[in-house]
Amino acid sequence: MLKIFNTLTKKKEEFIPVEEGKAKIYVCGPTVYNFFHIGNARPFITYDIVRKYLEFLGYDVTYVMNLTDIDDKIINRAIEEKISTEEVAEKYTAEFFKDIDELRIKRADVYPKATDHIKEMIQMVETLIEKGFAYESKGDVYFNIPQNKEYGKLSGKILEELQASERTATGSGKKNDLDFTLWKSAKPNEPAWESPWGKGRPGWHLECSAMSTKYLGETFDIHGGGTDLVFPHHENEIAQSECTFGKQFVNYWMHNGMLNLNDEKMSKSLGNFFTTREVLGKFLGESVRMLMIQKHYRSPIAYSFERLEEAQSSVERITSTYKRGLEKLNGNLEGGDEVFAQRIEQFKEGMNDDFNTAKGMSIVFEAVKEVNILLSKLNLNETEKNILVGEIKFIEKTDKIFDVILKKEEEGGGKFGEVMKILIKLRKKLRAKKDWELSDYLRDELEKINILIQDTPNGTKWDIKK
RNA sequence: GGCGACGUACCCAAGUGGCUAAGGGACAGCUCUGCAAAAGCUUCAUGCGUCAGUUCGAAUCUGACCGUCGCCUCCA
Repeated sequence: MLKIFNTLTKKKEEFIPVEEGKAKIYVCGPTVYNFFHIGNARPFITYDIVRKYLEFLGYDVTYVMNLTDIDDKIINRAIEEKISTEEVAEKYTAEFFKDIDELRIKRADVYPKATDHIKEMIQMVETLIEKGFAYESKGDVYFNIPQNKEYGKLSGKILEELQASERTATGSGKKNDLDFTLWKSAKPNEPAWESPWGKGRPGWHLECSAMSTKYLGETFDIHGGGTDLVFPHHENEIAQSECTFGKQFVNYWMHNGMLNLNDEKMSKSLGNFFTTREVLGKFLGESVRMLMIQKHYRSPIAYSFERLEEAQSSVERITSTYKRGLEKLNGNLEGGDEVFAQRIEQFKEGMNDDFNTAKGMSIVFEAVKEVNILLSKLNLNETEKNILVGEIKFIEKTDKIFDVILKKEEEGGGKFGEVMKILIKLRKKLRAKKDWELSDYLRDELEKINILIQDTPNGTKWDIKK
């Protein structure tokens, strides 16, 4: 039985989808105005694993992630780069996809863009005005928070206290300081769309409400994002959606912890960040995944190169074991069903507890250890072989969720591979003559260009290291 | 100030009332190896921030204290 910690109730609850056998997930995606940083990568990886685990459990998953392609940051960026907002969005959307591919994140079913859903957003605003939850003021439309009795239920905020801490309104047309913008009137030279209130653009929170409803329904299962989005972003989404449609918006709210650098949240405004692109220049996407998997998604993670190096070692360990295991079995994975089933049970016990990936991964490493022990034996009897098959199947199966085993084919094809074959043959001859000096020289020189040579009982292997 | 999360070995980290406190990484010794690498074995917390308390029994529950972080403003 899968349990999910629900921010709305602050409890772990059994997951019961709206429609049996189906899971509908919406995750807050990037604002495509720049490269995203490694802290932003956390929710992408977290919910990628949530999604893959639900698929593993047999759910038919619909996964939607928005792309915010119009807001202040994009407008500013367009001015900086002297190109249009569309060009900014297009450019950084392409970069976004490059990075998430490197991170082995499965593509969402839909990546709706805010600018493609202006009509839906305007409709919501009209409904909110009709129902008395919103009002227009000088071309802007605001959500009237005191009209929404349930406001604050997600973040646990109390209206009066929020009002007390709110700074003085800056001469806007708001009735209450806390009211947030649904529709923003256009300033000169800004991108704008026609609306019943004049030219303007949607407020930030609105797109998520409009687009999630369009693709997943008025009530859907899981909405994910970082804890820093709980208030006000998700609180406002709930307010808009529930006031518009008059029903529960989302059943399970999931929030991932922050990635910290030097004990502070990594964020663009603080300037203490590494872009994912930079990190991927030095480390494998699989290592970034490993780093995040080895900690529960709701806890903060302290980011450092040292931690990533550790994660990379873990990735190499599991990859090497898996490959050697397959080789030992000549790729023949017949049998091993009991061992496999046992491991899957242990694994599910961990993962069903609010996606405890750290626990799940520790079971995978128990299997890795078992495989290594078997591999260090010269001959395996039938029982041992059966265990080996079961463990390898288990590692392979869970890797469909974690995706940390290196799958990149060695660039062994073509002329390069042939040259490597010749070099290895040459080294074999040198070693046969016990010419250690030259054979070591060959190995050292290759290592300098990141080609690793390993002599194993089954012959010499080579690999390209990142 | 209000709300919330957390503090487990050298580092990271799971465990939330009861078997020897998972797992990963680093270090050291040994085995294997021409040497490396990889792998195996061994070693690595009588103790889980501190102090009280509840209990037959607590890392796990309660209280106080100390420390760290997040949200309350754009933010993943």
